[in-house]
Amino acid sequence: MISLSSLSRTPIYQQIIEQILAQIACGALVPDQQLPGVRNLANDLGINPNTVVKAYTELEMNGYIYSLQGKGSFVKKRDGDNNLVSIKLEEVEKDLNILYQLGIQKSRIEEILNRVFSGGHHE
Amino acid sequence: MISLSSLSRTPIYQQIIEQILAQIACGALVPDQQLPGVRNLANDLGINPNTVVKAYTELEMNGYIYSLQGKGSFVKKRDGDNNLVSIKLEEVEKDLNILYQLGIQKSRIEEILNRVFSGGHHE
DNA sequence: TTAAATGTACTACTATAATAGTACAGTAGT
DNA sequence: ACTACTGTACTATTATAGTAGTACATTTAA
Repeated sequence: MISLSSLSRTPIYQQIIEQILAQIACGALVPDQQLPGVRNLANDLGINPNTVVKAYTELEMNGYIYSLQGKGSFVKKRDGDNNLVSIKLEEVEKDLNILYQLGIQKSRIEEILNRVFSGGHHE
Repeated sequence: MISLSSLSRTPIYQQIIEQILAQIACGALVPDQQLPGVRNLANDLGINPNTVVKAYTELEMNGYIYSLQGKGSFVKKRDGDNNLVSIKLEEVEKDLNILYQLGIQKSRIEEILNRVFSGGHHE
């Protein structure tokens, strides 16, 4: 369900976050569906439970899941923008500003934008 | 010429890089112009020379400046894409993919793009 | 009440990033 | 040759991020 790449230098907890986000986005995980327990997932991945906790905590702070002590962690219903969207938008804007300062052509960005947003499996 | 914000949690050497890049981009620094020496700049900013070295080294690796031992560091003529541009383009593409996965509307990005690239003081 | 699941909290270890200290080496002018 | 400037190289210190260890608290079902 979730697989780690030890070759990658992106942190374990980040890899978990990204994969869960992807599964929520593509519908593999639906609202109120229970996520694997922190110990189960940690055992499956051969890591420390607290690393999973870190991933879950961040997902919760960003409004993607909710956790109930003693019960488990579950997928949350989306309600408009959440923190992650805001953060990523800010990141993109910051990078675009730098690229603009570096004198890159606007069309270069538009090409990327069109390519990414024609992936097809949305709307 | 360069000012640091100790409030900001972006590293000192990064702040130096960004400000020099900005000055190159806006024409305040022109090709073959000499940059302040590592010790001078370090003294002005009240930091360690090696922190300036780190900034200069990274700028050199990315093709923005060149350094000659005993002579100084100088602004380099641009020749198409360099590492920084490539890196930032990759970062943007990665973030855009995430935003796409999060279900954001393409128009939201286009708004940002238009705003950033209408800053005016370029072309 | 007991047991087994769950999430939580706190501490500790480790690796890496950021900065600083000090010594070295090349260049230019005197 | 000497001096004063330049960048360079290497080591040391410090802060922070990432991960792990261990104990705690809640829920649910037997």
